[in-house]
Amino acid sequence: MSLKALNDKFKTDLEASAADNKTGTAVDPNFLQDFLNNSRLHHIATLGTGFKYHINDLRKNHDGKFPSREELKELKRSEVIHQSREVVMHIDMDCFFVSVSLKKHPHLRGQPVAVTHSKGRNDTDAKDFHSYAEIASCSYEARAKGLKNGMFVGAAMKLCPELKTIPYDFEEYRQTAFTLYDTISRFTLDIEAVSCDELYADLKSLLIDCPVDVMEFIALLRKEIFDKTGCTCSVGVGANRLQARMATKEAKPNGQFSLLEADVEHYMHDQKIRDLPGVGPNTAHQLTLLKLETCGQLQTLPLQLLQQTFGKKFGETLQMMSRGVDDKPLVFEQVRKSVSVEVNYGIRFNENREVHTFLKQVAEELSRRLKEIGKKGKLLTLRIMVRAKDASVETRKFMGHGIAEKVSKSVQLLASTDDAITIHGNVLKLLAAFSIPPHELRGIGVQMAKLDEEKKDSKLLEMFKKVAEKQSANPPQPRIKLEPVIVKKDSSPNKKPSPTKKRGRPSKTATSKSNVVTPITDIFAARKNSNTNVKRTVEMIDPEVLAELPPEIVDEILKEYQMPDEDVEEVPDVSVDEPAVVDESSQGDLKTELNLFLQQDWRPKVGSWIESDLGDGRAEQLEHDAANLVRSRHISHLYVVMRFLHRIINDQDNGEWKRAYNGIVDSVLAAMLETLEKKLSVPAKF
DNA sequence: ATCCTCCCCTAC
DNA sequence: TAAGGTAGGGGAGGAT
Repeated sequence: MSLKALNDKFKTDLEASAADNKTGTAVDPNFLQDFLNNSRLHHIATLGTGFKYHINDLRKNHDGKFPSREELKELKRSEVIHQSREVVMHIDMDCFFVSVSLKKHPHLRGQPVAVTHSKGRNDTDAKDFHSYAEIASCSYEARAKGLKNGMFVGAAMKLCPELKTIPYDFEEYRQTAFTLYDTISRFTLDIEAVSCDELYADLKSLLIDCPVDVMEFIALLRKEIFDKTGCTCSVGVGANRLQARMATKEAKPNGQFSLLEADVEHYMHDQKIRDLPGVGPNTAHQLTLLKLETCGQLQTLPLQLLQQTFGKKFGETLQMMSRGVDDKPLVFEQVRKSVSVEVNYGIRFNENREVHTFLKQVAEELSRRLKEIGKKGKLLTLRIMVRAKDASVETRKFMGHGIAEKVSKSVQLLASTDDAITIHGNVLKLLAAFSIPPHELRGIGVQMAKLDEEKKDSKLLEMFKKVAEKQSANPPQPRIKLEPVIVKKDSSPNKKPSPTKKRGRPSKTATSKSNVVTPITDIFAARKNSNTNVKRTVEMIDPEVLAELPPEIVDEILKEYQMPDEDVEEVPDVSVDEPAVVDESSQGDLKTELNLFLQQDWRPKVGSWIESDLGDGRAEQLEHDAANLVRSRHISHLYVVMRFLHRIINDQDNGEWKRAYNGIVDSVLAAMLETLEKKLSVPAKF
């Protein structure tokens, strides 16, 4: 490379990094949190799931009382006998974000209003104002001019130059939604939350308890909701969720409507197929190709024809819906099936290093969310968006993903995890499999599925089960050739210590510097989609025999079970072009805790601890730190520490410390299983 | 048949 | 500038 070329390169690098600091791309260390804080879709989604699980909680902790049902005694009795009839109610707040925001901007009531990040055209002429900010929600006055949610502000201004914009107020949406749910749950908990502003309720049991006129009850409920939230809602009633939902459309805005059983067929006949729930832009397009527009047309169409175009299940659903039939029951107890973090905005990278750093944050965020709901997962999926071949590098929408291709790849982990480093490492590996130049990335998402069942099985038992499955499913696999990283065999503190007392004094070289191997930076344990070869260090008691035993016995056996001790640890071969899992920055987080082990003089200090009584939480400290050595992949340090502890505790012959050591071993093994997805041998318990 | 992976679609 | 997330249902096509 010529000097000039070098100079130029240096210059553009500088410019690039200067730009990075300014433009708020995903390179910015605060980008992820900043983005999530301001993303309406993120808030909509998380509030929605939040309320689903809020209902779970309320149902679980419910005392059987519904305080608001008292009011219902004032209402007139129903002429209809409801006992046998399904009555489903659908509540939908009217342009929720706008209604909530209008509470703080009352002077804008009655005008075309939109909630958006764009500041509107305060300092610009409506004509040349064009913004690619999206409209999250707009008032009915704005809708009258043809505005729709999701529309760009620029386009909206063309249709409606006098449009007023108001900013988001996410905290207030949350508060208001809580008030909404609180109000309803005083009447019933047979609720399926759809989102922060929309829900279904099964009124059957309420009506058995209080046989009142449904529409009168709903009028009362709507008034109460309005009084408490300051926002109006619309309510539909029907014999199933579909009918209730269709009825809500009739009710909007700020009204209520009951779709009577006798009218259903006739009513559905004239409905547009596009207006059925589950029919989106794509289905609508297919329908126009088939010259289908109304439910009436669907009602008589041969089912086969529909299924040809829309698939077996959806074809059937379409026809059923066109007749007003919907068998899907309301779901009161939600079960989480996946957790994900996705960012398809602001993704602009120059170097792999930046991608890795960003993915680390994404992994940490995912880990945080998993821990928040107390789940671990086994199926990890990376989803990315890549600039389409012919798409321009600059997108129309600022920092948008533009026209992009979506691809995904997943791995089945050997053990469920919620650990950020494990997630990060595997995600990097998945990404590397695509070999996409960093500057072509436009979106990144990571999803964890196959979440834990709430079983209380010990990790070890789960592992046995897994091996049993594997072995009965697959013939025994030939041992895969690996390039081992060798922990140099020395005269053997590590050699199978017998459970009895007699153990030779370990050689001092056990902890000498020359034996410290390069830190193991990468231990992936993934099967199938992963190229990494995994060596199973765990040799099992015949799992089929084990599976026959009663669980308590199995637990007993597992408690006593010791890992086969090995002098040499092998780790999978990691090809050079793959990213190191633990980069400098990811070690940084744990530095404080690891200090003890990384500083030169930890041995005398720990040695003196062990000579005195344990106390002051020193054992706990060691346990914690040792587990963190595993999590940060400081396996070689861990070895040094564990051997030292084992030797010196053995010498002291202090029962308390021996028990403490056993606890440390347990923690270390648990951390290994979780983080490395396998167990490496450590000096045995006492 | 039944599973799995990689999509696509929809809803808020 | 602008903040294009998230979860679930389901299908195609291949592996078992």
